[in-house]
Amino acid sequence: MATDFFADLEQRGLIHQVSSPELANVLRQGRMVGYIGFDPTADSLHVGSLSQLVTLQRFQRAGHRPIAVMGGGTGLIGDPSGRETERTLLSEEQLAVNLAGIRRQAERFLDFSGDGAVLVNNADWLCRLGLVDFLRDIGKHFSVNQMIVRDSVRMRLEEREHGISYTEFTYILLQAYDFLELYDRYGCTLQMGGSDQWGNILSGADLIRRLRGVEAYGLTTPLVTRADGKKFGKSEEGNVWLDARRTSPYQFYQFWLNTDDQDVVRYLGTFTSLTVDQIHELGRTVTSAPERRAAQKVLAEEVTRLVHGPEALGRAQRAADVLFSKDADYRALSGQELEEAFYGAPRTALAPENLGTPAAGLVSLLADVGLYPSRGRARQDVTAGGVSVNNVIVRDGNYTLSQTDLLPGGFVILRKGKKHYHVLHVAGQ
RNA sequence: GGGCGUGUGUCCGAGUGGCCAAAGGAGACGGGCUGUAAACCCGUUGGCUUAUGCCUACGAUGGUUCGAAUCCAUCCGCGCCCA
Repeated sequence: MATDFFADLEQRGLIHQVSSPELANVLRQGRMVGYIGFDPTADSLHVGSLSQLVTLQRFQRAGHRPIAVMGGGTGLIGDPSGRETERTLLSEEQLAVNLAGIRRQAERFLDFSGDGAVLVNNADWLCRLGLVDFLRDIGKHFSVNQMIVRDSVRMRLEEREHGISYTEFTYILLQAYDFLELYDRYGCTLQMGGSDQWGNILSGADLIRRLRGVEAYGLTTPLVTRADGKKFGKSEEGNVWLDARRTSPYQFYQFWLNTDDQDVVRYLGTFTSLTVDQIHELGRTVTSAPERRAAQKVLAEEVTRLVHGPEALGRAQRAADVLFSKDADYRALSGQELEEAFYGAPRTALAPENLGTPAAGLVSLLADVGLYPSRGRARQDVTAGGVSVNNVIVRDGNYTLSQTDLLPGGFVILRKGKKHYHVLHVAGQ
């Protein structure tokens, strides 16, 4: 079902800038090859990169050929865009680990079979470049006068404190060269990316035009923002990652479920495959019945399924159902569901022989485990009904944990207030 | 180098000899309300085996006093003015 890629993005409000109005027609005329670059700064992408991954997916579904470029070579340099300080350079070993992790994730979104999607590492060509050749063939086409006017460079030049190294200054040439190389290898004539990439993208398109006499295009999508001005992609625990080992599917689901009313419609357009009509429909429920959070639920469902698959989604939903129901009975959950639901919560091992002894006294444990800074505070809250064990409020300041407090999997869930959890795990259960 | 001023609990800030673990505010935490929201309301907020108890704390050290965050001396940090 080949859709009109450009029109689709436009309807969803996902087009920020386009290098030429011609692009819409070119895209309609036939199969195009386009790429997006990803920074291998960690062994997993986080939700900040998700919109780009989805963009590539839409591109492929619309009948085009997507290339995901891993910045293995540029990752050794670092993009100065949007950064105030010089990047710390990655080691080559770390880079290899990161690339492997990201590759696995990209495979969930794109079909690499046949002459479908392609995933390449720009280190393959960048690392082979000879400095003299590069300066003569590529460097000549870049005007330093133009480069220093760039926001990304200018800001760093004006700030005496941080400055910009020659290495980072050169970054833009390398990204332009990537585009050229992809054109030569795959006939790639479109580069997409976040709006912060606009300058880099245009430089590449220019280079292709000059050296190959071919029109290449650029398209940027708006940065994903939050209505409250905070940075998108952070939860209280920190970055929200696509890797289940870093952010459990349950936490991932919760992240999306907690989307602000003001953002949810936009996010549906950005991250899901729902049609514009379906999204409008959900948008109406946000105003008519905000408490149902129907839009948030669909968003969380769609994105979690996309990233973690239907089974993990099921577990996340089931855990959420139990955990947020009135008088939730944690005993109704399996060990694995508990594990995922409390994945990000700090955890402490408890020796089985301590159960029932003073070493398992609730007030002491609360302090020892770090949930409270002191026993005095812990006792205050316990007595005031602010602490629960396995979701049952315990007011007894002398309460001691015993065998009967263990949940499936040997877990005991301590909770302070509404949202501060600590998991005790008794080994061998 | 000289003069004046200042240094308080997580932060801001009151306190000028006992009634001071120290007003008030912010933040944080707990409770209520609620949509696993925002706003709002109430409570708590140095530590300890919860105690009419002990310990530690008002830049540091030493002193005056029955008693000091408060008075004195020296030192250290910070600010402003003069040179």
